[in-house]
Order: sequence, then structure tokens, then C-alpha cells
Amino acid sequence: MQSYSFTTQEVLDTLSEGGVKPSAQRMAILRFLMENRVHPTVDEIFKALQPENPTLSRTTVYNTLRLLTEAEIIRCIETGVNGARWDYSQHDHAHFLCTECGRVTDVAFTMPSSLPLPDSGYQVKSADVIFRGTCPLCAG
Amino acid sequence: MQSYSFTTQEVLDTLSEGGVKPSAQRMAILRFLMENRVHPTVDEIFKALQPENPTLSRTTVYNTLRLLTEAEIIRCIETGVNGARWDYSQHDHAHFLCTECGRVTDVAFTMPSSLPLPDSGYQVKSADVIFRGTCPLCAG
DNA sequence: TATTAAGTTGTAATGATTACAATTTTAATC
DNA sequence: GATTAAAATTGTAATCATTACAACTTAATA
Repeated sequence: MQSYSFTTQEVLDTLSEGGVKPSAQRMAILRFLMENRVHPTVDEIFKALQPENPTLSRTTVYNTLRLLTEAEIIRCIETGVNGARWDYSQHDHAHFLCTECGRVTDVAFTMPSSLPLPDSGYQVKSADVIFRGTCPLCAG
Repeated sequence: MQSYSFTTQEVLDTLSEGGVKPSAQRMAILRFLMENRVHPTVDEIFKALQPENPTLSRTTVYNTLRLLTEAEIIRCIETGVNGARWDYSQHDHAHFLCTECGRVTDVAFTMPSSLPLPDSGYQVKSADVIFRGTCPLCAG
């Protein structure tokens, strides 16, 4: 399992690149996503940070995730089960959702550059590719 | 705007091909999805059928949509806003969600045949591609 | 330091979805 | 056709993720 580690300065720089003013909560949440690439839910993020940040509120987690998403620092994965997942990652990739265990795995995937969009006038901001099925652990 | 019309027999055949036992409710719900390709929410389906089917229950709509999805007759689009959308369609395509008005539009899209999946052992049942952005009506 | 703005917090409300027990309908058996 | 069992439907209540909002705290500015 790949592991990541970031300095405070790296987290600050990432916020700054997205034009997001730093705060203790924002740094903790972003750092968690940068270091834990497991596509966590809001609750998983909240519960993981709660011990070290006793005053942290669920609402702040929601607010911050929305803010970081608008700044395009992170992105949201809508799986339809157990709420949205949140993902920090720079490279172009898709997701595989195991419908048995709910785990989300990264899949290398590059969107074809020539997209057959509907009539012109559509402004694409983001593209999400999600595969569903059974992961090796659950396939038995 | 393209319009569809189906005979009772065609609806019955579609259910049968998926191995789903017919009922008045199941036929009404499937026919609605076959004829109205607007990716409706549960509530839109329920409200549209309610007048003609006064005893119809929301729970039945949920149950039936799950059943039809498991039978791979329809599919679910998780947009993350206003609940899931439901889609009857045979051909391979992606979806464009306008983050302004919430409308979902079909996009011609064929998944590359050689998928760079993660380690072997993953069994892919379905693949969903969703674009987000602004549609021509909202771009102003 | 005083004042204002920005950020955070906790609680309450909302809205989609599910659980479940009761009822109705359908299918199978006598 | 009547009886019984199974399947489907219904309505209500519960659940759970998310949002609204007002109070409070922290940071920025004058």
C-alpha cells in the first residue's frame, strides 16, 4: 500500500495554489486527504481528525470539502452508497467501486482528447469515470 | 426533442428479456422510462404516474427501480444532487450534468475497449461516465 | 484597542432512501 | 371454484447524508 507524507509547507502551498486562505482546520483536512488516498467519506474524515482536533465540527468538514472542490484542489466521487467520497489527486484517473465492500480503487484512465460532446455550447468543467463491480477481495 | 412510443407487448418483452415478472406497476414504471428519456428522479417518476395509478406507492417505485437495475434493463445515474436519476437506454453513452439547472443530457461516448484496469481480479459490471459543467441554456 | 470580516461550531431542518409490518394481489394446490 | 401459500404492493416510521442558520470565535484591519 502506497504511503504519502507532506510537510506543513507543502500543504500550505497546495492551498495557496488553489487560492484558499489557510486555517488549522483546512490544513488538517487537506493534509488528511493528501496523505490518505482511500477516498474517505465525510464521516471517515471527521472521525479520523476528531481526536487531534477535539473542537472540529462536521459542518466545517462539509464547508471545507466544498471549498477545496471549488478551488479544484480535491474532487468529489458520487458513488450512491454511504455518501460522497473525497479524493486528492493530481493525475487523470478513474475509479472502481466494489459494490460488495464499498471500497473505491484508483484506475489509470485518460479521457479521450476528442470528446464527442452534444451540440456545441456545453462547457465541460470535469469528467468522472466510475466502474462498478466486484473487487478481488470480494470475488472470493 | 425525440419522442418514443411503445406497445404493451414491447414493454412486456423488455421485462421478460430481463427475467422480471410483470405487474401493472412494473409495466407503468418501465414504460415511463422507455418513453420519457429525461433521466427522471424517483419523485418525478412517482408524480408522473400517480394520477393514472392512484394507489401507487413511492416504495414500489424504489423497489421496482432497484429490480429493473439488477436485471440490467435500466441504469442509475448518481449525480449527487436531487437524488439519483434513472435511465432506460440500450446504446453506450455518457451523461452531461449541468451544475446550474441540474438537467442531464446524453453524450455519445464509447468506452475504450482496452481498459487499463487495476490488478487483475476486478470484475467490471458497469461503467459510468459523467461530465459536469454548464449547458448552453445556462451559459447565457 | 476597537471594529469589522471571515471562519467555525452545534443544533435543527431537510430530503432522499430504506426498513418493516400490514394488506392486497397473484399463483399453486386441493 | 375454494383454499392455501407465495409474491408484490402499500403506508408509515426510521435512518442517514447533507444543508440552513444563528451564535460564537478567530483573524484582519483601522
